[in-house]
Amino acid sequence: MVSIVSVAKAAGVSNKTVSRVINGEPYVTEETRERVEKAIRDLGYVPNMAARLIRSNRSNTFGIITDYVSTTPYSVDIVRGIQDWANANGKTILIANTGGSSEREVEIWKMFQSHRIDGVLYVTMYRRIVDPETGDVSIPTVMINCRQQTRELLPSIEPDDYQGARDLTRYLLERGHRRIGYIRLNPILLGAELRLDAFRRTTSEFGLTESDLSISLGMDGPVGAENNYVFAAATEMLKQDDRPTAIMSGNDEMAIQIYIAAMALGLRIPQDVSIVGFDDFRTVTMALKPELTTAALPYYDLGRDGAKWLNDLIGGEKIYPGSRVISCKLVERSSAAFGPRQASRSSTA
Amino acid sequence: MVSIVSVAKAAGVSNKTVSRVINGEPYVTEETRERVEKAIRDLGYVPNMAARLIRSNRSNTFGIITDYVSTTPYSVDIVRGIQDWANANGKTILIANTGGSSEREVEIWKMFQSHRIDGVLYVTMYRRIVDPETGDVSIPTVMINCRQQTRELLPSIEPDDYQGARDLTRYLLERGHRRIGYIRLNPILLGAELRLDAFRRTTSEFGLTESDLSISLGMDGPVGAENNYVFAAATEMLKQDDRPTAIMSGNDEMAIQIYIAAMALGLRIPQDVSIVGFDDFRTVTMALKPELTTAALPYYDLGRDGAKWLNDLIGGEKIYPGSRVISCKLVERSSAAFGPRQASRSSTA
DNA sequence: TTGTATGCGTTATCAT
DNA sequence: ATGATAACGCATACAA
Repeated sequence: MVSIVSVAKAAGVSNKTVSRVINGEPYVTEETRERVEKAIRDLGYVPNMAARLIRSNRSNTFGIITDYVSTTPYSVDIVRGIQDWANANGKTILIANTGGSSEREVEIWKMFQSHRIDGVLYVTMYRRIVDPETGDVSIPTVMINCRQQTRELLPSIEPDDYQGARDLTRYLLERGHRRIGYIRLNPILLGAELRLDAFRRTTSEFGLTESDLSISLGMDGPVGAENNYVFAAATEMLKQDDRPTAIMSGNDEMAIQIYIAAMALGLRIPQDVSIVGFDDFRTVTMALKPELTTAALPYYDLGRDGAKWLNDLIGGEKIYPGSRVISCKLVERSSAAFGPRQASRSSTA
Repeated sequence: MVSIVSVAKAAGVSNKTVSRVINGEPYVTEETRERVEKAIRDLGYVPNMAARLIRSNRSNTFGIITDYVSTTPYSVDIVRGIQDWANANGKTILIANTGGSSEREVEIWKMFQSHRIDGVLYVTMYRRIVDPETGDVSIPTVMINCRQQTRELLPSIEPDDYQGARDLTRYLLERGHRRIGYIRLNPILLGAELRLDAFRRTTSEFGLTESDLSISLGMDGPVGAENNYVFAAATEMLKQDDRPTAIMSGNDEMAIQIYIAAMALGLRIPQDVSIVGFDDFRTVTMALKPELTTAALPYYDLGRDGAKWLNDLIGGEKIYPGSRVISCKLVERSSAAFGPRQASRSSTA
């Protein structure tokens, strides 16, 4: 491999001068600079990061550690957000996944340490509570889409499920719906409770009572092998005489089954039932006809902001508190319409 | 940071002996080995990869370079396959994505080279033809889910779309279907032609003629912003008097719209129409009711085998030819039933 | 403006 | 079986 010395020889200068050119330091004549640059090109020289790191003790590398439950493919946008930020800021990304094994997780932390990683982004594919098994290594870390039980040891950045569900509920309410169904997400997901809670509170603020609501469990059981009650629950819900005029789905995927249930009963969407989802999993939201109104999980932003935050942390900034939340944007498409009685309140927030 | 020398001092041996222990080399007494290991634990020593690389010139690192069109979230399983293999074999993974920019791609190759990466896995999220913009760097490379136009310069490993579509077609044929519809994938995807081709040939082998087939374009246009004709095409197809008794969908996502179209026309699945997909994108295949029979794209295997192959390549093996293909497994669920006239041939392959 | 010497943490070589 | 020492490619301090 061609090193800095060979370049120096070829250009007829010392290695230090080559170093200066590479790092854009001052005090190099334009002429020598050009000679060195030519030598670099001619020899195809590329600096050796490892050698650089060994001196400067700064790897300019972030590690990503994920659990990769293969069933949530869409949250890879988190990783994309991280990578884009890294790319724009000259950082390198090392990636590893635990596959759920905590032994492997310990190994990964060790591996990261042996690469002298500057910081770690700990990301989960589902929003959940976790306690990183760092072994005894300590590296600046930001948690993305998750947080610790023992609160705020590590900074975390998460989507605002509550706000997203609240906006969605208001959206329905403002369109005059007064009987609303809700099909619940798997309770083991952190978002489940938050979303349901937002639904309950918001409907109640608008004066709806428990009897105006129709709430069913859509799924439960372990992630990746859950029991699926969505179709049955939706069918049940929509068969009632005083059926809801709108249904909120725990997420977009579950909305597929609600669509099918509604259609099987001869109901039109959105004329007879309005349906809204959650996540903005575009593969689903765009495939459904009519396209699904939903709240977008800010995955990309989570990744990008997380990387930025980690960088600040590494830089020694301590300004931030322990936990941050990013809002979910309501994406209006055409699966929800005005309810049977026209809006009794103002129509837009 | 604690180095090999401090460990050596603590254990009262030379640095070389510590090195021997770390690397599991022979010629160390059990006793000294234990003493060294204790020192390592006590001091929390972790080897510095950068320093190791600088001597041995082996980074034990693979780079993954992807285009990350955010619309195909499921092919991340390729990356998972790579990572799992890497994890099991002590390799580290560096990851970067081009975002479609070829300038960035050149930078990435440079970056990889400066990290003295052992090999590169070039993966695309859609199966397609690409020519890697390596600049002038040359590192052992395996292409995954794609291949070059200028054929076989680089080894490649791809899913067998043809075989998958052939199996699916046979499956329908063997169940007695003699009028079959096909809704085509976006023609710019490499799989599109292959799948359609398999469909055409296989039906023809079974004696069907062009008039028994009903073929429509489902989508076209650029990836991520395509025109979507699926719903309309399916509706059109199923409204005919001599409508097909089975429809093959270009992929699973498109099947959602076919389901909805069928149900809107009051058709039951699979009693009135059988439907099969392609990809086994589980978010969709499991959400659809009845669950979708499909052919599984072997993403995980693609990644794992690709990594293994790359490793062989790096090890100097030249045994393999330029291109490999991995078969797509038919996943039988409940969206396809026997056609109107019972099977005229044997019922299982 | 440029060069020399030294050190980083590891492995390799050659002794012992 | 173990150790002393060089060497890897680069940056840093300091000298010229």
